[in-house]
Amino acid sequence: MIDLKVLRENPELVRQSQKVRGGDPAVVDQLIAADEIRRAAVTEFETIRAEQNALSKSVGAAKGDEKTALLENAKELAAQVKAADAKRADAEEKAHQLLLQIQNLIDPAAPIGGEEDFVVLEHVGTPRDFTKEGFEPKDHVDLGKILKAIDTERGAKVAGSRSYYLTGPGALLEFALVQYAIASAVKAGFIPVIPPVLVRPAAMEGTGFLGQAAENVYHLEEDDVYLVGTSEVPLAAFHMDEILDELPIRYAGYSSCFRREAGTYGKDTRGIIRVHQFDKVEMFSFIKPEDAAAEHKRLLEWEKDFLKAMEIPFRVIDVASGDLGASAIRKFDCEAWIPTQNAYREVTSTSNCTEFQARRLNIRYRDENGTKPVATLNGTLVAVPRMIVAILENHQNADGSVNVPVALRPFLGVDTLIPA
RNA sequence: GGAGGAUUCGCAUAGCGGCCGAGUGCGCACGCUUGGAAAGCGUGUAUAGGGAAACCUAUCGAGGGUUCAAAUCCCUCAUCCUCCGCCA
Repeated sequence: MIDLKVLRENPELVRQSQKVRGGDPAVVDQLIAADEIRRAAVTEFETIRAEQNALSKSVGAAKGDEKTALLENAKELAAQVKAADAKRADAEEKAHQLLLQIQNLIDPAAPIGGEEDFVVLEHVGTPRDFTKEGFEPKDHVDLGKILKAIDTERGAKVAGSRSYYLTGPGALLEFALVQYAIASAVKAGFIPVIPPVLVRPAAMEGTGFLGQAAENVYHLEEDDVYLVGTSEVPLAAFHMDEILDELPIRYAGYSSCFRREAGTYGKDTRGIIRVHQFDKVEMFSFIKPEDAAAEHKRLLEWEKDFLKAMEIPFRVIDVASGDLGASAIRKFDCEAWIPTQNAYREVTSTSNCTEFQARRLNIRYRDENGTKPVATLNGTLVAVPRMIVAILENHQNADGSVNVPVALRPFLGVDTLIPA
């Protein structure tokens, strides 16, 4: 949630932000009105309440007839307090609901527009020219079959569409990617974490995944718990309701991620680009708000380092305002070159959420002037299936074998994956 | 799944329905003391909301209820601990 003070002092800023994000600017004015009603209701309640507290005290001290008389008054007041309290609770709830609908204030540096209006920041590496090399590249599904690394047919048989098995070299590739990711994260100062993937509603709500994104979240009705779509959820909620003493804190969470992928029928139906379950190493930072922008750059650098180590050509895009999640003020995506699609596809993503998530989750830090909400940022280090796609397709040879990136060799134990 | 016990200010604890936003010890901060330190002594030490401010209001795991008045009584829930059963 945003800072109410900003809203009171500069409503136009919030209106503009809502507009470029594709949100509803009218909510801003509804909230301003609701907030005024709220404050009036609070004052009214507190005034009567103070009166009641004072009267109650005198009742305790009084005796006999005097007490009986005071009790009459007190009863009357008690009823008024109850009514005023109900009014206050109602006003607060209404204002809060509106507040939750306001997205984070857009970073003025972010490009304005929809999904197609991203700005390419840079290209790293050069896609291979397979024509020049004299063969037609196979897609990751075919390569996965040849190598006996990916089995989507049995995945569908057992678990339905968008499911898969990683077998043999595919499974080993995952372990190698994860180990390399965790090792480099630890070296960079991250604390490795294996978080729960089943979380209670408060964690899901606090991280903002029960809003517009709710349809993509698996919910286990019987136990009222959610399967997380990213370890961002348990990592952010880790410090819920806490005051942090030392910043920054950086975690690298390794977890399975679950996504319903509702509303993506017909999109990426082949292979393992878009699946219901995958494993991912996610970076998550708690940091002072004034350092958030610099941290965002650092997270991006770590993402780039990983892709460079995988020897994959990619580009970095600055995602446009209308395509940001509600809590991000700015988002950078790294898109890997996928030869058989002749396109760059998102493999990692990093968002600066400033204090937006921390306000909801009540995560603060202390400085000379008291406690303040921290800034939170997240970034993908490696999302396993998409990275496997990129590695197989970019490093394939004419015979269907695949060269293993040098960085992964110590973890995988071989230099080349050979067709079985 | 069953049976008990617990949850109070960073930690440990005290707490009779009104004198309890809450005592004590430890810790922490500042001051005195000292050549310096320790000890000792003194002072202070939660969070949030409203208000220009004085100040007021709320919070004793959470939510309801009883009452003029709840940390204290009642109900529901959550979490932790112990024991029994089952189990990777």
